[in-house]
Amino acid sequence: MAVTLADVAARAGVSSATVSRVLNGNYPVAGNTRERVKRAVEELDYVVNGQARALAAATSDLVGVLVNDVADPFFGLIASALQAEIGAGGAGPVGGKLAVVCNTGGSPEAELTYLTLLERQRAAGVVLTGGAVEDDTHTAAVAARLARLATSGTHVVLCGRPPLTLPDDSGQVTTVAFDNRGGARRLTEHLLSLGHRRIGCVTGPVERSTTRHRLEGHRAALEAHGMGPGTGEGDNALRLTVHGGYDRASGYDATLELLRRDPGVTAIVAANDTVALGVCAALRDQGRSIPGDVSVAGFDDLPFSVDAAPALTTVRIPLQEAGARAGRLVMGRQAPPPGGLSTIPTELMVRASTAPPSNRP
Amino acid sequence: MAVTLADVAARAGVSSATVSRVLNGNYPVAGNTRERVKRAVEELDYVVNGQARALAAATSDLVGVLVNDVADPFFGLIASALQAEIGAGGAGPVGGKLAVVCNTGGSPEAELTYLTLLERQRAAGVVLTGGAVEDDTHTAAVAARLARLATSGTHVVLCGRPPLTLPDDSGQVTTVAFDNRGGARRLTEHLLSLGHRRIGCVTGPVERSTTRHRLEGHRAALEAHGMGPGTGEGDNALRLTVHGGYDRASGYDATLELLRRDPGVTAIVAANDTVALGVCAALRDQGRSIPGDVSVAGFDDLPFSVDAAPALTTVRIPLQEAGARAGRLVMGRQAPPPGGLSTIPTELMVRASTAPPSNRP
DNA sequence: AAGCGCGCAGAAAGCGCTTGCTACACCCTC
DNA sequence: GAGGGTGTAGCAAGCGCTTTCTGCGCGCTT
Repeated sequence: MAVTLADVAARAGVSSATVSRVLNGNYPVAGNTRERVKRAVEELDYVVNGQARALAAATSDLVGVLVNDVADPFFGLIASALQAEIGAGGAGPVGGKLAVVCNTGGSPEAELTYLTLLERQRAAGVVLTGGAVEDDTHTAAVAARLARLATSGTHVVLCGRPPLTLPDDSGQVTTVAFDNRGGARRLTEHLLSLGHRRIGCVTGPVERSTTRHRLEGHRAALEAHGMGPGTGEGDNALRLTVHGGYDRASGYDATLELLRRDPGVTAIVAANDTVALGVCAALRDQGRSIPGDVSVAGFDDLPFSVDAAPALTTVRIPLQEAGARAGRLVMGRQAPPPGGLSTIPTELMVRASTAPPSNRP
Repeated sequence: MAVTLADVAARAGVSSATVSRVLNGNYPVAGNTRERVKRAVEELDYVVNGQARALAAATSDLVGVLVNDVADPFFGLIASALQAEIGAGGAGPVGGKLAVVCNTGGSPEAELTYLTLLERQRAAGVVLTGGAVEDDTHTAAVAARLARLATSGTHVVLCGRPPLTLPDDSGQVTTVAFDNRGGARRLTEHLLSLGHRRIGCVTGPVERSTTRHRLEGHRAALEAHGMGPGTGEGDNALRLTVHGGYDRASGYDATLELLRRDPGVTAIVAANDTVALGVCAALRDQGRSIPGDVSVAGFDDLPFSVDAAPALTTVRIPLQEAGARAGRLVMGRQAPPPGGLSTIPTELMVRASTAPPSNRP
């Protein structure tokens, strides 16, 4: 049915070995032979069979990218930058790899399933993005899978995920981490320095590493201001932590809950920008002005944050930079950092959604 | 190196054919033999080689999804729904396909390159999403590529793209189209019925089909209101069309240009929601209130639109529904609609960013 | 003039899997 | 008891490519 190497070879009057060599350019072929082959390829509209090539050469054109949610610009931005780095136009012999984007929906099972699928395809590389679910069983299962992938030559990169130490002798995984803790800390410090003391925290799902890190940063800032656990204000802050999902609706609901627990909150830090939008919506619906009555802050600095009303104070994570770096690492185009870990700094972006608390009771 | 079928066969004391049959479950194997094989698979942590399987069985686990920009939620939403439909957990023998998301950046060359790459991989299906670049040469090139794919058994689906008739006898491509024209028309009618007459139009790149369709809908509404070309108001409307990209910055710049051309515009329809955010920002920066001074409308109804300030009036496209349908079609799980074309209706969402024009001069 | 190296092309052995066909029991049936 | 199903398992031939190794013809050295 389809045109094969042999067809091209027959047409050019050479052996299939020669055609293969012309196509791959990795072996000397006489000028006029090469021309003849090229012409035959053109005339027959020949396209190599990637699977056969992969099988014979033990290579792969695929790079897996696991994300929690493609529809979330957080992952979209990473994926986009990553893909630009590994994709067509790349330096590879065949002109780049294809990104297989796998939407796990945050489900540990889906994560493992996709890792198996990628192992089947003998992917050239695998990038896991976004926070990990912190469950020992699951972490171990993922580590085992990654160890096997790494051992069999697949480049494994974690992007925005806590580093993972693999069992003993297996290959390396390299990590591009985000400074979530530092960013969260600076954000809360910003609020504290504005004079806020009753700060609500609408954070992500308990089991996610990202949630934990951001929360740790938040608490570290409080503690540094003498608001650690045991102090009155500190214990109040603990009460003002509500867990939810990384979506707008969670932000909305959590805010209502927060206002119920303490109608006097003057500031709310959200799990991310999307959640912050939900927070803002809930506050508005409750008749509170932002930042007049309550200051609100997000996280990630997604593109829409600057257009929110008011523009969101947030913590910028250079996601494209992170995605690009992950892409270079997974392609082996960039040497892994010492220790296999590089951390992407985060930056506080102060905008209009935060202000000093009003002096009403 | 890696564990192969033969290794498993040896361990289970059977032939590799039997192992293959157990794995695929497509041939009777005696109960205890099956058990033995399964145990051997477990013990050796065997994972089939997808490439070898694909080569031997002439099948593929890959479905290509071409998008203009993964980071844009418009495409993210489609991709996400599509992936849920084709992905792990699906009904296929091996449990679903992998989505290869290809970011074309709107570049025709990248589009062709990716199609070649997908043809190489003998993808089981290909979905092209988003507006097409309307250039005869390019359209013909794409049509030729798709014809070859379709002929060789790859399911080809267009989602949010104008239908394409392939040369003569080749396979079918099925299309899931959006009613951009109708949506745009209803949107402009909404503005007209509010009393607006000087309506600016910040639209997308000239060469894109989506741009053309939305513009046609816009103009049809004007014409139906006696504001066709030749009439004073109609010609003014033509002057008030500015082309730009589908990004926020374009919306910002185009708005400034629009205000220069006619400082008295009372409403602006944007190419999409993202552009609308830029429009809003520019208006605010110019001291115009929304919708007090100028009404603004978007398109697509992306999730953030409801959180914009003010909440955007827009045209909702059920992107997830579209993506899911495209997914089912590309998997062959749903019969193609008669004529190979199904159209997704769009819905006008009236929110706070549009209001009657103020009666100032 | 004999010997060598070199540049290029082909033969053929896989890569790891699927699958059509054959083979062998074993149990019926007449 | 011989012929014929039936139910399982194996053999072996590919799938379309890459790559090692062999081979051939030439021009060059000694």
